[in-house]
Amino acid sequence: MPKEKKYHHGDLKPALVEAGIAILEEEGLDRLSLRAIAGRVGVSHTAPRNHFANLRALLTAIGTEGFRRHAAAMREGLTETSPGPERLQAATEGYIRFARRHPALFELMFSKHYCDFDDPDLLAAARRSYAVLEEISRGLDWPGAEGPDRQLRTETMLWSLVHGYALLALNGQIREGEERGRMPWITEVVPRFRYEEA
Amino acid sequence: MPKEKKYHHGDLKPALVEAGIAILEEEGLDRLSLRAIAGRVGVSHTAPRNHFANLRALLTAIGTEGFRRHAAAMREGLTETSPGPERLQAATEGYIRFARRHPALFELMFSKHYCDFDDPDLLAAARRSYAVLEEISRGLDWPGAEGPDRQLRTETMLWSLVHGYALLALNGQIREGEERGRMPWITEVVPRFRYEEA
DNA sequence: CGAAAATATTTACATTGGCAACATCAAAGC
DNA sequence: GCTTTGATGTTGCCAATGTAAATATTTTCG
Repeated sequence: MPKEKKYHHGDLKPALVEAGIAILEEEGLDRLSLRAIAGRVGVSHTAPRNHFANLRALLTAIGTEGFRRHAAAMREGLTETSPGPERLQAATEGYIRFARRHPALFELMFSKHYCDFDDPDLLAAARRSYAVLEEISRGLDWPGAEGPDRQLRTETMLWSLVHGYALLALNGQIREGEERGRMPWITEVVPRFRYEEA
Repeated sequence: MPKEKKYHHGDLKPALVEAGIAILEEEGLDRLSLRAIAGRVGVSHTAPRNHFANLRALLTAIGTEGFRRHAAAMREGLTETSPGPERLQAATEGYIRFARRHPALFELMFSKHYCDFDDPDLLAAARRSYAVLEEISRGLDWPGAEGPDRQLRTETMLWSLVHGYALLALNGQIREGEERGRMPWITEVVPRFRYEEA
């Protein structure tokens, strides 16, 4: 039986990140603690200290992995879609879908309360996630698409819109059950913006 | 001297809320604790229990007061402004201004991690805040202003946009110093939407 | 006045993150 | 092969936190 209990774990660092994400999925952000993560992996609560300076560093690593999956979720269905409105819809849907399916992880990712945005790895992962929005906002036409900072303004508009919707939905202000009734889903808002004739 | 130390505070409940807000302003959300709030008022850390069932209830009361001020900030400069684009700008500017000036309180208000949105008082205050956005979104013209759910969709768009921008700015993704440079301020985005000819 | 309710304190306890000292293992040198 | 050294993990401890129970003080009111 390969399930011997060894003194050394062997691959603790990524295991802690995985355990943290698992707790977020199963129990939520409130239940995420250093001791809970360590306990889930089967080590003492001080073992993570050999790989992460403190809890914040571990949470930042969890957030980094979150951004990787977040970017992947947005790119899902984006690769095979030809340029145009469908790409916009696919990416924004991916953004919201990720937030809905992994609410605790999403909340952790975007809160400086948990994540250290000065961390180079986190920053790189977050930028790669932002790059998707940047990409699809290219050529997007809307009332503010004019002037010198057009591209930047368009990115900001799109990011704010999607991010705001996701967070409001997460906090219960926009309930999932009501979204088709009282509250319109994001896909009924975003696609109103059209791309220019290329 | 009227500064006698009495056994009974006399008006502890609102004093706790004020103390909590003061800590948020001066020290931030991380330093907000039941004991810190009680200590600031000058009572033992169990005294709040006579007025609030637990910490969450106290934080909810703080959030409620936050929403009242939030609505007031949006209405600032709105009263004397005639209907039209200036109203849109005044309200959204108030939204962002409040978030920037009171970042910790704002974060607390919109996180279910701290506030209980089932609380009737909080809900009422939050709705009154939302009502301002609802009001100014009436008659707003934009690419999605068509179809049966037009008003609702417009509210959602505007709320998501402003709220998303505020949160991204708070988390450092949009830095205040750069806002006029790399990142456009919200007032350069929102006013692109025009009102219909009435 | 005196009882009851409201309000505040003291003491205790479980959880949490962090630290220091020690234990165990694995890999590198001799 | 043996030892030494560094990496990795554990135990015991501490301060801070929120909650609870028992007690003390003040106010209210019959």
